[in-house]
Amino acid sequence: MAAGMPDTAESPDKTRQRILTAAAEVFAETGFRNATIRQIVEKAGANIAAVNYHFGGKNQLYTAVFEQAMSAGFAEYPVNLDLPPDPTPEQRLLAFVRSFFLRAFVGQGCGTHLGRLILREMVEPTAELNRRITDTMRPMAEHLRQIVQQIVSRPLSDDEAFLFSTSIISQVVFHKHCREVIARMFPSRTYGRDELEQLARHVTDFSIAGLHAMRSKAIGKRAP
Amino acid sequence: MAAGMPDTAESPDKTRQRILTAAAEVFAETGFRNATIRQIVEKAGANIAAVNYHFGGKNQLYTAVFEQAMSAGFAEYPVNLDLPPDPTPEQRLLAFVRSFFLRAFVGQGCGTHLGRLILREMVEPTAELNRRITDTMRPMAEHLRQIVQQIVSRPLSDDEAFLFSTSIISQVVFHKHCREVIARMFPSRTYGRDELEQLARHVTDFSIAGLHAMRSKAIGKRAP
Amino acid sequence: MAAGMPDTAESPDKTRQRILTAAAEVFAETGFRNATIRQIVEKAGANIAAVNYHFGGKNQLYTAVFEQAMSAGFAEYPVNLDLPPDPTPEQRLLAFVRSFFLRAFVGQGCGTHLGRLILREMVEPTAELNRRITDTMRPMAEHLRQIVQQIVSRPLSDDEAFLFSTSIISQVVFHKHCREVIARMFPSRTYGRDELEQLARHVTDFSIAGLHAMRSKAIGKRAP
Amino acid sequence: MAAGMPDTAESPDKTRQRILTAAAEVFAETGFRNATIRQIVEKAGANIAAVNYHFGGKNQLYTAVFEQAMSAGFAEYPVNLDLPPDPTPEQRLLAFVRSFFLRAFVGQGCGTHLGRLILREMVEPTAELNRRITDTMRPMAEHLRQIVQQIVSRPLSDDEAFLFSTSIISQVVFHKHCREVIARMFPSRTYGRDELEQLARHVTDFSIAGLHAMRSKAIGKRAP
DNA sequence: AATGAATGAGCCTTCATTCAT
DNA sequence: GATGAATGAAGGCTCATTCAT
Repeated sequence: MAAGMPDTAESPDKTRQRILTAAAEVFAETGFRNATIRQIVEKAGANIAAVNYHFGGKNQLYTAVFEQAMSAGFAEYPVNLDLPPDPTPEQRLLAFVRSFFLRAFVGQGCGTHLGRLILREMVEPTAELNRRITDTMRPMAEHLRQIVQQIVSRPLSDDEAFLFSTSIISQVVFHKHCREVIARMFPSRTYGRDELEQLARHVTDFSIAGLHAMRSKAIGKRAP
Repeated sequence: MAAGMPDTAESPDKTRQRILTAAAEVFAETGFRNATIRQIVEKAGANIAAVNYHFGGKNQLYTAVFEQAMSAGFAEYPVNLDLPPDPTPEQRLLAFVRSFFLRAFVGQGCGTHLGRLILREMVEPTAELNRRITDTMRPMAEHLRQIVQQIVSRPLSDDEAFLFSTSIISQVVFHKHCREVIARMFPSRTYGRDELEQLARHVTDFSIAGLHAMRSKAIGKRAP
Repeated sequence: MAAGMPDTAESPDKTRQRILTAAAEVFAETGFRNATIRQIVEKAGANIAAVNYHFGGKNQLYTAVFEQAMSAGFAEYPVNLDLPPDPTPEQRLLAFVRSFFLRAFVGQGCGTHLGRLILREMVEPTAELNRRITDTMRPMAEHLRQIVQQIVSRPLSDDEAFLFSTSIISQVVFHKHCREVIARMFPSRTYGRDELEQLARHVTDFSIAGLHAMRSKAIGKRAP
Repeated sequence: MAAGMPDTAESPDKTRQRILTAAAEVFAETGFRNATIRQIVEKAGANIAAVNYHFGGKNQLYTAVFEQAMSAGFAEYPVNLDLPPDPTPEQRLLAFVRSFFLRAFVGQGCGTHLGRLILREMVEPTAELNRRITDTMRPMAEHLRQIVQQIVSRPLSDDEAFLFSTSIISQVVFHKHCREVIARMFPSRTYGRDELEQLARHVTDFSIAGLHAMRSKAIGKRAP
């Protein structure tokens, strides 16, 4: 800000941001443990000591990456994406499913990284996972439960809510989780825009049919 | 406890087998990369060189663990578990789903490890993943496709087979993949025997409803 | 000697150079395979990771040592050492032989290491040997062949050039190659400066006599 | 020897001998340090513990190999090979040189191994080298000195004897020592029977010319 | 604010040797 | 007499981190 600033004025906090961007890609691609600091700073065009300087270490860098990816992902594709006013429950479910797919697969940015980062957390949880559950997953689960309840047109027990919600959400996250297997078994699947729309449509239809069948069928409490 | 007393009575099983057992646990728990040979042999009560002697290295040990877990898991819970003669398609689907759940969640042994090992492979593929796809996943996918086709009562396009099969299989693997999240969000879920039966029943019913709804609804080919 | 006192005064030379120097000694003394990185860095007063940091690994360190020894050795004692302008062929041969002896035996530095390093390469070749043949031995062989041709005063067949050149060069390298045997059988031989001059004189005279005798005696082509 | 001997009667000490033969090849080919016991016993078709059982360890096996190769090599090609009665000094020199070449290069057996084993000892001496000097090299050096003295037709000082003898012997051993370099620079050199005869002839002629030139030229004593 | 040099712990692997059969 | 199993030391290398500038 000073008048006599050196010619580094163009990169005030650029190094920090470049590292953050590079780290998001590398962590998403190769995981926390496999990723090396050298790999990240090389991609960011920074010095090897910069990570420790700016973030304090590999762990803290990971946390920073996660938080940025989280906030950016949901900003672009909210759960009520493209919903008309006074939507039907079925429309709300489609929006939920569709926004999830788009967030996870469209573009090269934070959203697609986020899915993979969370997947990594599921396999090898760190302190981040607990934060994401509180911040994001619980609200989403509650949101989905209400949609389901509207579709089934009756109050649901916790058991039923769990079963119905997981039946739906599982069909979405599957494509992210089993990415590597699908790529090998069905190489023609590229998850382009059209394919994602088809996928969202199918998951919604399939699930609505399942839910309707459950309308009159109460599922008993499990033994404690 | 006496000094100089051989402990052979306590370790009748061969070193090779002890290493294999210990390795299955460690690999499932911490993954291939994170697991160290020292950790494994310590748990197995063997010397660090024993792994290279018996298996040739960390990689080959991993392969051996995988194969044992694979064969043991499917030996105990085959895909046609408890099927009556001349089963209906719905019965076959239930057997498929139910055996999957039991294989993945019952007991402390190979089957439960197997699920986590495969999950690890999905997040961080090694050469094993390709083998398991060829050996196991492709046959299972074909098996499931035939069941689905019987239920829908008409031939399916590749697109339809993919969508229907993934809608079903996703509901099963979800509980393994999102294990850590479910444990935190729904701690009462313990995946005991009763719960697994309920789960298998639900997934089958939900899916059959979804499939029946798709009976008359052809899904168009995707644009290339 | 005081605790906490930095010893930078004692090690003004950079770590990289200290490692290079120590490595030359260790490699010359014990050979590439036998030498350990730990041994080298201990001698250099450096950390074990410094070798990988500065050179990339044991192999590359070896290459660096070789190249430094090579260039330093020939810089100090070029093949035309102390030659007058318009030298006679006999003078050129003496310079060739004499410079070889001096390079290989005088001082404690690079030149003396170089001879032993090359000897090691002959017994247990690595990728370096091929490089040294291309870089150094082929040019020297060609140089010697021209001297020999001038002395014999007639063009030489490849066979003759091979025989005459090896008869000369062998008398020089012998003292390096059989160093350990000579030290045991003739302990008074110390290869001091005077002795090296005498040796160079003798080898040159002996060889010139041999070459002169070959002037008129063509050696037939070998059967293929 | 007993009547009731088991059916291993066919291999009374065969294992020991097979190991010895295999070890000679492996040691000559890859050197003492590089050679592994596994490599040797594999080649010999024996168990890995057999070396320690029969010889007591890798070191003792090496000694045993050396002694066998030594005695066998000189039995086949003695220094007076093919000499007529009352030979001239020149004939004796040719026999000396020629037998050396044949011993070192003809056949696949002990003699060719021996040369390489000794070369290894020169680069990295063990206790074996001292034994070979006493047993073999000193007698040969004395033998050569007498031949040289006859050719020069006058008594020689120790200095002269050393210079003349090394000038001759160096031309022979060179082809063994620099084997790897010659194979790369002159791949057409295969050291077949004809080539060895030509080589022996050349070295003898070249050396006799050198010696004759030294007839009248006394070499002064070196300063102590 | 930022960097290149340097560190030390830890990993997988190899190898000669020993042990129990 | 001979063997397969098991051992422990050591080697090269990688990596996150720290230090002095």
